[in-house]
Amino acid sequence: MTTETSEARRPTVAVLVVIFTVVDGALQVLLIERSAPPAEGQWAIPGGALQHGETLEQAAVRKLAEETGVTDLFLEQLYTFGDLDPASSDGSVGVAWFALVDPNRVRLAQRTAWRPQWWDLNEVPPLAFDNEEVLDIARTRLINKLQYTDAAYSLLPTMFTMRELQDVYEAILGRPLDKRNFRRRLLATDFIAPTSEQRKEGRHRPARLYHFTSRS
Amino acid sequence: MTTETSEARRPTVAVLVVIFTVVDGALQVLLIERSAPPAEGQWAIPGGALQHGETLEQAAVRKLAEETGVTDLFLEQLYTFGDLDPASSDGSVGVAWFALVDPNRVRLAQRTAWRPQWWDLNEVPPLAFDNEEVLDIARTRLINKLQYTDAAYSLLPTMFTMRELQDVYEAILGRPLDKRNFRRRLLATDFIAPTSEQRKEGRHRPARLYHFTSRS
DNA sequence: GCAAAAGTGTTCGGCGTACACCCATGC
DNA sequence: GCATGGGTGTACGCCGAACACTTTTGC
Repeated sequence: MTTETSEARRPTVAVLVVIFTVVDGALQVLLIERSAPPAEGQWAIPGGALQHGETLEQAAVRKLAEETGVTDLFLEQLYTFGDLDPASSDGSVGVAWFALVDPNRVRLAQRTAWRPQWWDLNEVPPLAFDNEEVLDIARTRLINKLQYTDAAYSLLPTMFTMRELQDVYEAILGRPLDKRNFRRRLLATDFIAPTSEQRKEGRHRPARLYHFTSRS
Repeated sequence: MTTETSEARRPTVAVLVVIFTVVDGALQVLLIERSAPPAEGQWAIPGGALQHGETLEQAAVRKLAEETGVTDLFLEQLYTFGDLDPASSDGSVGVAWFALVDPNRVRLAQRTAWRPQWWDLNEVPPLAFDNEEVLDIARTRLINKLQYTDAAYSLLPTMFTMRELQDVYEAILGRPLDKRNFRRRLLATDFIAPTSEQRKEGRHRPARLYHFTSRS
């Protein structure tokens, strides 16, 4: 760093983690209820101050694990906000990340205070600070990532049907997709490949199972 | 911010500004020579600590103005690095930005120490800290931005010829482009529009001048 | 009239999109 | 045998890429 100037400021640095999941065809985000000032009683994106010796990414991974019990999933830096808490006199810098988790692997932290809870993205309550903006940026980024990466691997179990995959895409994009076009496009990417297994359920033809090639 | 945890760290927060320009068909980046520890004598991306009461963006704007005298140009946040200066005991957080400037509007700071200087992107010297990584990310982002935004407005005077615009694109993308396809594609975007003016130079047909519609 | 850069159209392949029917199974 | 979701093929429009000649000017 090129610290040419004196008069440096020592703001607090925190990470925020926007955690998305898709359940029953609905895109959801994990929020916590603040049970201490500032913004007591309001809902907010989970986050916390950097601890000693931690890198930014380590802090984000830790936060994600604390809230969901999940590790080793899609996690990417989003944006850094310099003015999330205007009340803070010496300023605060919030490094926002976003993560995608498979709802089946999640065990939410069972706290009474700061109780974490999933919210449908279309029904989020008013949020503390400028967390709405953070959420908007995260959602936009998620939509873009989905188009040209295999980010969805992180929202599904290792094996899944085409229908399950399409449900995830439709939930995130917020619109229905054509089944035939979807299959063709996804198979053309090499993100996924068919397995030799099938899943039978209900009185209809069994569905072939696929897996992400980036995993095993 | 959701400061749930104690043991908070107070790292220094700095901004880095990767300043690009295109001169004579070459993509160049502004570097400064560090004349004080840490990393004395090495070249680095210009930056400095956040000053009191400043937002991150204000600090980036200030840095850009200090180094180039230029304001009101393309400036966008890039990425935040948590470990740029491993020597720093309490950690340091560097918020990197990238900027595009028109070489004709620039007046480089005339310092003897920290003397700023343009470097061809293919000939940058070894850099302090992990600044090579920052530069790589900035270059990748620049290439992407160019594809679907009018970011190039910031690298050219208000009026310019198609050839000048194409030179900028070729310098950034690092490959030659087809003149006819380039004109068609750019005019289709609505980023630029023809003016009624021409520029004569040399013994050949005069070139029509264009301008970015986002400016004036 | 010639050198030099500006300006202009067409063809082709790939990709996203729209769209409807047969298949395998359980009951 | 029928209800239920799984699975498949074709046609079209758009866009990016390849490619060569004419126009306008200064000397």
